[in-house]
Amino acid sequence: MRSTTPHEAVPATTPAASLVFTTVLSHGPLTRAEIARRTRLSPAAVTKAVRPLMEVGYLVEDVDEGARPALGRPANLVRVDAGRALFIGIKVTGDEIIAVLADLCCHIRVARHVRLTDREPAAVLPALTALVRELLLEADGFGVRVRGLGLAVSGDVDRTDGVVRYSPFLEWRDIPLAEIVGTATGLPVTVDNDVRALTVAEQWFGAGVGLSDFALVTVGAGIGCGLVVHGRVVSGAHGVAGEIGHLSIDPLGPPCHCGNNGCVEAIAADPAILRGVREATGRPVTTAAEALELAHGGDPGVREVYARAGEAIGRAIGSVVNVLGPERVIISGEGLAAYDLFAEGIRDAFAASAFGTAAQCDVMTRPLPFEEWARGAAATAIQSFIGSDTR
Amino acid sequence: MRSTTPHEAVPATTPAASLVFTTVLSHGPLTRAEIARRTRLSPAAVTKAVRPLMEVGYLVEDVDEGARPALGRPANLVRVDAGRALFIGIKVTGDEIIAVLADLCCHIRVARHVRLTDREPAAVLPALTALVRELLLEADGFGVRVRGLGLAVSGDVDRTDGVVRYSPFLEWRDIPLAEIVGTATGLPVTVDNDVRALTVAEQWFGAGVGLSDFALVTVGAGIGCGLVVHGRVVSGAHGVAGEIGHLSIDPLGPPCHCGNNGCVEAIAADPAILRGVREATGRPVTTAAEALELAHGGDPGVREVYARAGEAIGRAIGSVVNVLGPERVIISGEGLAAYDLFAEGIRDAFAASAFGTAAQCDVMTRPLPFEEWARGAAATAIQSFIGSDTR
DNA sequence: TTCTTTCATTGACAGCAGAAAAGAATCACC
DNA sequence: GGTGATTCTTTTCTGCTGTCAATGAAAGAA
Repeated sequence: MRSTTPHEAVPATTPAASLVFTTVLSHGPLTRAEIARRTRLSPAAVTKAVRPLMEVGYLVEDVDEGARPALGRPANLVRVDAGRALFIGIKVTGDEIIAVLADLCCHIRVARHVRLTDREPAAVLPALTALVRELLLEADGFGVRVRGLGLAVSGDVDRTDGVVRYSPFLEWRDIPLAEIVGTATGLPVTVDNDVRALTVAEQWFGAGVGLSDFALVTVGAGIGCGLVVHGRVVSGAHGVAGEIGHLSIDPLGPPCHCGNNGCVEAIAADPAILRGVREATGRPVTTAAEALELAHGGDPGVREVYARAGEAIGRAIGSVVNVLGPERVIISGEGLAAYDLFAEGIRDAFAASAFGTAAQCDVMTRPLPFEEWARGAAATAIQSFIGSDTR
Repeated sequence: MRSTTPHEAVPATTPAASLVFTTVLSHGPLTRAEIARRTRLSPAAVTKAVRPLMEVGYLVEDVDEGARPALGRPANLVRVDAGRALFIGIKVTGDEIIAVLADLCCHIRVARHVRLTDREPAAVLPALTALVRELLLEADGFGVRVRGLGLAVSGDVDRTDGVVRYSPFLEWRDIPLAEIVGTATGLPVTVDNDVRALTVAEQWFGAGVGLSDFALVTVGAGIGCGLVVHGRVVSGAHGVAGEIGHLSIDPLGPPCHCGNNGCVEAIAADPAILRGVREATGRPVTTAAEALELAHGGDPGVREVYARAGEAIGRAIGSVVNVLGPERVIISGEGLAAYDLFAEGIRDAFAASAFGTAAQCDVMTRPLPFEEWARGAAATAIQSFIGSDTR
C-alpha cells in the first residue's frame, strides 16, 4: 500500500469518517440513522462525518425515497457518488495485461487488454504505462480524475512496500513495482497479490460484504484461496497464505511440481484436468474448452476426471473450513465453466470432510469474468484511497 | 466473556491504558520510553496512562536498575505487580476438575484437582464451586482478592455469552455455565473452549508473545489447534476453528469416528496409537505410558506406529501453515512425551508439505504440565479483567 | 563546569465523539 | 384541521484523549 504521490482530497480523514464512508460504500444507500446503528456511532457523529464527505462530493443525498419508516419523519438516503472518482486496476499475467477503469463503487467503466510477447519487466512495464495513459485519456473524457492505480500480480507480493518478491509465472524477482509505476505515471500505486486483490473486491463489493470471515477459492489454471479473518485479508507472516493448491489430498495421487503427490492442483487445476482427459480419451486435448466439450458430450471417462477434481476441491474447502470456520466460501475462477461437472464432487467431499457445525458454512459460486482480476486490483486502489485500515 | 458482577477497579479504563498495561504484562519490565516506542504512543500519553495504574497498584516502579542507556538520563523500569490480583482458572474434563490460583502474570500459585465420578452438570457444578471456595480461602491467605474466574471446557463453547453449546466428552448441551457459576460464586466468570484458552495463555504469557500470527497444536487424547490471526484468537463463525484433528491425511487410512478415513486423530491421537501398538505387538496395551515404554524399548513395529503418527501431525501442520502462513507453530500437549518418536516424522512431513516461503515458519515444541489447561482458563479471566479487546 | 543526550513530566491545545435537547417531517387520531 | 406520537436529523455543549512543545531531571563527556 505505498502511495508514491499524496492525493489531495482523501474522502475520509478521521477513523469515524472512514468507517461511515466504507459502510455506505458496501451497504448501498443508507439513512443516517441506519448508518449510526450499523457503525454504533452516535447519530450526531454520523451527521458530522457525513457533512464534509458531502461537501467534497463523495457522498450525495439520494433523491429516491426508498425506505421510509412506518411512523415518524422520513429518512434521507445517503449514497456514494460512484462517478466522483475513478481508479485504474491492472492484472499482469504471463501473456497479457488486463486493465480496467473503475468508479468509486468499483463498477467497470472501461476495460482494455494487450497481449504480451515478452515477460521481461523491461518489456512489460512500457506496455503497462502506455495502457495506463490510454485509460487516463478515457478518464479525461468522463471529466473525472483518476485517484489511484492498483496492480495485481500472482506470486509473492509485498503489499506494504509494493515489491514483487517472486512471481513464478512472470519470472520476476524483487521488482519494486509500486515505485517504478508510481514515478512513471504520477499516480498513487498499490501492488498486491492477485488472489488477495480479488478477495478485497469480494469483501468490499461482492459476496463478502458484511462478513468478517470468509474464504474465496479460485479454480482455473491454478487453485488459489484468499482469506478474510476478523474482517481483514490474511497475508501470512512470510507473504504466503491460502496456498490450498498444495494441500495434499491423496499421498498416492499424481505428482505435483511442488514435489509432493496428490496436491489439489495436481488433480483439479486446468493442466491436471487436461492430462487426465488425454489419458482417458487418448486424444490430444490442449484447451479447457475442448475438455469441457468432451465432458458435456457425455464421455464417462472425462466426466470421471472432472468428478475427481471436484472431490479434490471439495476436500480442500473442507480443510479450510475445518481450520478457520469461515461464514462463507465463495468459489470462483475460470474453472467455474465446468462447475456443473464439479458440483457433486465438491458438495459430497465438503460434506464428508467438514467437521461439526463448521459444515453449516455457506458454500456458493460466483462467476468470474476475465476483467474481474483487474477489478480486484482497482479495489485495492480504492481501499488505499479511502485510507481503510488494513494493518 | 460475560462478567456477571462488575469489578470495581479495572486496571485499564481507556484504550491507551489497556494497551500500555498489556504491553508491560507481556514484555516484562519496560521503561516508559520503551513503552512509548512499542505502543507508538507519545511519551506523554504513556506517563498519563501509567500514573493511575501505579496509583491503584497494578503497575510498580522496578527498583532494579537494569538497562540504562549508553548516554543520558537513566530510565526507570515499570512492571506489573503480579501479586496485586489473583485469578482462578479451571479446566473441566470428563473425569476430573483441575483448578489453579494464578497471579496477574499468570504464574500458578496453587493447584488443586478433584476426580469426578459423574459428569452430569448437577454433580460437576457443586464440586466445581466447592473447589472455587477452597481457592478463595487460599487467596485470603495471600491477602489478595480474586478478580476473576476462567473456565475451560472442550467442545463448542460460546465465549461471548459463556454457554457450553455442546461438549462431547462431558455430554453437556447448552449449559449457561458463566451464569450458573457466576451467581454461585459471585465472581466475574469467563468460559471458553479449552484449546482457545491455552492459546490465549500462550499469546499473552508464552511462546506467542509479540506474534500476531501463530498456531498452537496440541497432541494427546485428541489433536487440537488454536489459531491467532491478526493478533486475535480465531473462533470461527460457527464456534468451530482449528479442527485439524479431522483433516483427512490419507483416504485409505483407518476409519475415524467422524465418519471419514485417515483423519489425523485416527492416526496420531492416543487411542489410535494404542490401537496401532496393540496390532503391532499383539499385547493388550491400554495406556500411553505402556506404549511409550515399548517404543523406547526399541520395538520396530511400535516405533513405526509413532513414526506414522508424527508424519500425520507434520502434514496437518503443513496444511495449517499453507493456509494461514503463521510465524510460528507451537506443538504442545500430553503427547509431547513421545516427541522424540514423532520428531522425525513431523519434521519431514512438514518440510515436504509446506509450500514456498511458508516453510520458513518456526516450528517449536513446548512441554505442557497438566495444570497448563487450567492456567489457560486463568489467562482468559485475566484478559477479561484487563478489558482487552477480543472482538 | 558546561554541553549533550536521553528519559520523564507538565500544561496548553485541538479534535473527536457522546449526551441532551431542539427542530423537522410525517402519520394517526380526534 | 389541529394535536400528539414517532422517528430522523442537527445543534450545542461538554468531557475526554492524546499530541505538541516546552521544561525539568539525571546521567556521561569534554
